[in-house]
Formats: sequence, C-alpha cells, structure tokens
Amino acid sequence: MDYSSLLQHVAKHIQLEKSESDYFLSLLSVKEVRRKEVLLQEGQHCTIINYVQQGALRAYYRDKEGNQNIIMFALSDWWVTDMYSFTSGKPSMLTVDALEDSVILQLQKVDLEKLYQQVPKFERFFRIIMQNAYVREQLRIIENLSKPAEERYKSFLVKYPLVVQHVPLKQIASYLGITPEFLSVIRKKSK
Amino acid sequence: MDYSSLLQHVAKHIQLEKSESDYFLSLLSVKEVRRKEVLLQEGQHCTIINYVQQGALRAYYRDKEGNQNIIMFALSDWWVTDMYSFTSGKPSMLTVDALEDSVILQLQKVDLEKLYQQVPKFERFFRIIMQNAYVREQLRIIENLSKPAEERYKSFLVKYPLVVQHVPLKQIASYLGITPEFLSVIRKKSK
DNA sequence: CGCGACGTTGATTTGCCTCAACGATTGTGG
DNA sequence: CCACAATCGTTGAGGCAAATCAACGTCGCG
Repeated sequence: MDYSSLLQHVAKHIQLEKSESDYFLSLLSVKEVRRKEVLLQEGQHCTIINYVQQGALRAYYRDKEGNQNIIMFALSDWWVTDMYSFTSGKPSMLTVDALEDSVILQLQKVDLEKLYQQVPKFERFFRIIMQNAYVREQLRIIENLSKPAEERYKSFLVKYPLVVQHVPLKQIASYLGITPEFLSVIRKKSK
Repeated sequence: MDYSSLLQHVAKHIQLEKSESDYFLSLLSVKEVRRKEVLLQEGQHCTIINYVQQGALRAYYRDKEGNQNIIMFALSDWWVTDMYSFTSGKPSMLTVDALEDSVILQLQKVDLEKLYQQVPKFERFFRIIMQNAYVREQLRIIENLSKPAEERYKSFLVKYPLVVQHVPLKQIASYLGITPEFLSVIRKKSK
C-alpha cells in the first residue's frame, strides 16, 4: 500500500519523525469499496474516520420524507465521517457511501485517542483540519442564506470543478438544496 | 478581572498547571463594549479571537442587496471571530458587533501561536472547540436543507432559549433565513 | 415628548417545488 | 454482446412556501 498521498497531506501541517509516521500508519486499515457500497449507515454508532485515498464518497442526510440531502462530497485527500456521531457517541444522522470504486484509509476513534497521546502533534493536525472544515461549513451557510440557487450553482462549479466531473447533476442539485428539475431550468438559462 | 468563567470553560477540556493558566491569561486583553459597538468590521483583516465573558455578540454577513444575514449569536462562554479571515489572512466577510453591553476577552493571533508553542495542550483545546463548531455548522446546514421555516423556528427555540431572551425577533428571522414578516406568520399559527 | 425600531397584518408576487412525461445514457443480467 | 431496465437530464403545467411592499399600533429610548 502506498501511503505517500496521505503523508504528503499530513506534512502540509505538521512535521513527523519516521517513527511517528510509522506509528500513525500502523493505526490505519485499508478498505476498498465498490460504487454504491455503504461505509456508514444512518443510525449506526460512528467510530471511524475515513480518509479518501482514491475515489469519491458522499455523505447525506435522509429526512422524514425520504429525501436525500447531500451534506458533503469527499474526493481524494478528504477526511469524511459523521463528526456529530463520532464525537458525541450518538447514532449517526448521516449515511456515507461510495460514488465510485474507492480506496479508503480508516482510523478508529480509540486509535485516534491513542495517537493524540503518543504523538500530540496530531492534535495540531486535526485542529487545523477541523478549523478548515468549520470555515467551509460557515461559508456554505453564508451562501445558502444570501444567494439564490443560480448563483450557488455557478459558485459550486468554480469551487468544486473536480466534483462536477465525478457526480451526476441530481446530486449537485441536492447539495445545493434544490430539485434536479429546477437545476435543469437554471442550466438552460446559462446557455 | 475575574477569569473564573473562562478558566472553568477551559478546564472542561484540558487540565492546566497554575503557570500555564497564568501564561494564558497574560495573553488576553479585556475589552468592554457598549450595545451596537462594532468589534470587527467587514473588510478588515481579522487578527483577534473573542471570548464572550458577559453579554451578547452577533456576527453577520451583509450581501449585495445590503441584507444582514446573521451567522451566529455569541452569548457568555462562546468564542467568536471571523474564522475565515483569521486563518486565511484575507479581509473579513463578517461584521461582529454587540447586541448589549458586554465584556470580551481578546486573544491576538500572534499570541495564540505563541500559546500553541508554549502550551501545546491548547492545540487540543481548540481542536475540540473547532470540532464542536464544525458539528454545529453542519447540523445547521442539515436543518436548513431539510426542514421548512416553521420547524427551524421551533427547533431554534429549544436549542437556544437564552438567545431568544436577548435578541429581537427580526434577528432570529435573519438567522433562520426568513423575513421578519414571515416569522410573524409562523408565530401566529403556533398560538 | 417625539422618533425610530419593532412586531404585526394583508395583498400581491416570485422562486422554487411537485408531478407527469419523454428521450438518451448507462449498466446489467441472460 | 445484446436486450431490457434503471437512472439521468430535461421539459411543461400547476401549486405552494416564502418574499416583497405598504401600512399601522406599540414601545423603549434619547
């Protein structure tokens, strides 16, 4: 298994000794999933954080009416889990599944706690990851509150060009909080 | 100045030696603000993170049309800043001002960096703070995507009863992403 | 006391949804 | 490798949630 992309990703924020990165890698397990395979089912207790080495995942919330509301896409180099369930221990609200065949590195919550103790630098690493995640979610809230659907769509195209290549339009509609039909109307206007 | 509420808040997540908490407190400066006073103006470079010791702040985004979209309320024991600007160094998108006379403890970005170096435990502390902030924002996105305005309002009443006591309805409407007029319609129905 | 912010009401408009239908792909089992 | 089914993207008619605009009484504050 080639962990170079993960190690490069980590190296952007903290510097590790060889022994530290070895220890870190020893805590991970590799999971290969096929398209549509479910990594986390709504209602389960989420004890795993996933790093996408290759492929594409998504996380969605299913509401009372059964609609899927897409909360995030996760391409290569992204961390994804139900952080609410992961931190609180409560049943997860989200389902995480694979948009295409993917290679995932998994870290158990108990192992993450050990990692924090053995290599406190990872507190810094995940502090930065969480901080960025917080900022991203807040920017999304700002967009949702202040912009109409058409602008949110254009902004999405600019912000996540890679996602656009991997994901059908109806899922982008769901992420934007609109129906596929209405996205279609928007797209026609822009042409 | 009585820092006990801040120290109790910190102690929920990390244990500090006396020398460590003394150092931490030495980095803070106290700012007393009056109702309507601005702590951070949109467009400024945000280099301060604020802890609300007493009172109430809010952060809002002003869109092209000039509408205020309230991003967060911050009561006692909350941290508030424009985290986007704080971390990226870019001009802030948010304005932060006081909803009532308040006592704020301020920490400069450079001092926070020093704090991380001198007392690495604070990496853990802010990792947890950021993680919680991330989860909160994600839950808000889920609500905004999946629930109609009336349910979001009811849910807000349950989740932030203290805010309701401090804040006029039109600001709650803005937080919920609806107009004051429509909130009024919702409230009439519930009676 | 007077003025501006607030909360409310009603009439009208609009952004987006629902439902139904349709070709065009995609993918899958035989 | 084909045939059929499922998913996708799109179009249109009709409907609803929420916005806009205007008006009004109330209240806290200067």
